[in-house]
Amino acid sequence: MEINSTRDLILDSAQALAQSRGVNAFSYADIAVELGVKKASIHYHFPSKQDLEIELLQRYRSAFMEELRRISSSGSDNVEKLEEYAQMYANTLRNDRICLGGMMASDVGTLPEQLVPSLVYFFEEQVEWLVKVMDAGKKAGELNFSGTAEAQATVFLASLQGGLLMANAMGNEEVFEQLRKTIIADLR
Amino acid sequence: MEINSTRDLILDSAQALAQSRGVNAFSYADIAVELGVKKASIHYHFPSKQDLEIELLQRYRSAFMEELRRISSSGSDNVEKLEEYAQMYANTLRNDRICLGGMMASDVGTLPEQLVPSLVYFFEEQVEWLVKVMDAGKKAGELNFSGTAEAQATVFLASLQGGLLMANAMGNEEVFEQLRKTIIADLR
DNA sequence: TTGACAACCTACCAGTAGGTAAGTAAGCTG
DNA sequence: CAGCTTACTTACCTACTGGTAGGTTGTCAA
Repeated sequence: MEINSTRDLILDSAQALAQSRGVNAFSYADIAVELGVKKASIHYHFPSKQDLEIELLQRYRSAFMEELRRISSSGSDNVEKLEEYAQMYANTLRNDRICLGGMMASDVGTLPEQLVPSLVYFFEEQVEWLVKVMDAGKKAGELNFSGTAEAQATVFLASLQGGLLMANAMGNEEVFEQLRKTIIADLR
Repeated sequence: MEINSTRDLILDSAQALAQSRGVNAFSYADIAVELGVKKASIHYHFPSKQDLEIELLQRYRSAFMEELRRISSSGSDNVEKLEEYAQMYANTLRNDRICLGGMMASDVGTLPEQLVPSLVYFFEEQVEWLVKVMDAGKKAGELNFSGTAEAQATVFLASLQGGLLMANAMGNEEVFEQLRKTIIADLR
């Protein structure tokens, strides 16, 4: 189990392509060329593209959750936690990518059915985490918002997803930076 | 120039497919089958798929702007105008579609270069319109927000785009309804 | 009535998509 | 060292992609 096994390299390459071009806009041939292996080798690790797509989301989801746990257990206050969360999205944008969850959401009509529950759960996990931070922040007097934390968390997540999409399409990082500052300022 | 010319039917079909599946996930063959014509007929009206994509966005953009002008000249106050704007997105979702602008934004890496400026302008137009409504609403005492109207307009638009994406992927209209109410309540 | 044109059609094409069958080379295991 | 497994390869397949050449049909103006 090497750290840079072909299997992992395939996932890395596929993820980069999926996040920058879309799930339906890359092929096994694209990955094969990038890695200098043959298409059939990729089919060896991921018999069908659906298998690859499913594993792609699974890996993304667990890596994302690990980041959230890291932020949770950092000593930061709740405003800082939201800032760190939003910063993750900014980093994605800086690599000319959007969130894999957001990209798959836009392609959901063409994705394997088994993948959809995972995708739904991805968004639910995000909202759940944000709700915890927001409720704690409100209790601590660090945050101030009306309505439920769940409603605010959904809006927060949707803003980031939509902001990523727009800023990426417009080729304008500043659009996202402005959005990032605004949605946090609005919660104080 | 009939009202239901083949040319328009092609655009209608292509738009429905693009908004539900994605720009890279439909083919001339799909449209041909749906309309009961041959692929070559579609190439007659739109020689290349890029031509079709460009015209698709152009038409969407001008239809959208017409709606905005309609809302602008309705007697509604500025809160109602934002509600009507958000309602347009809700209607899209009810047809199992997302915004064509949002969909194209997610596929921007694979779209013809000539299309991108149009897409950028689409988002700018939306923000511009929202800024006007928000500034007027603030002046009239109907709306209350901190920061610039432009920042709030960007967040508002991004929320709707992201919310559409998420609610569609989750197959849960209620997610969007909650978001819709929240972002308007937050501006009062 | 004729000629031009619009709006289709049939019949192709090359390239690429995802996918498979069968083989090979290296390493591990008893 | 025999046998099995892992990680690939070569060589192929079918279906479908966007796209083109050239023909047919109906309409309409001169």
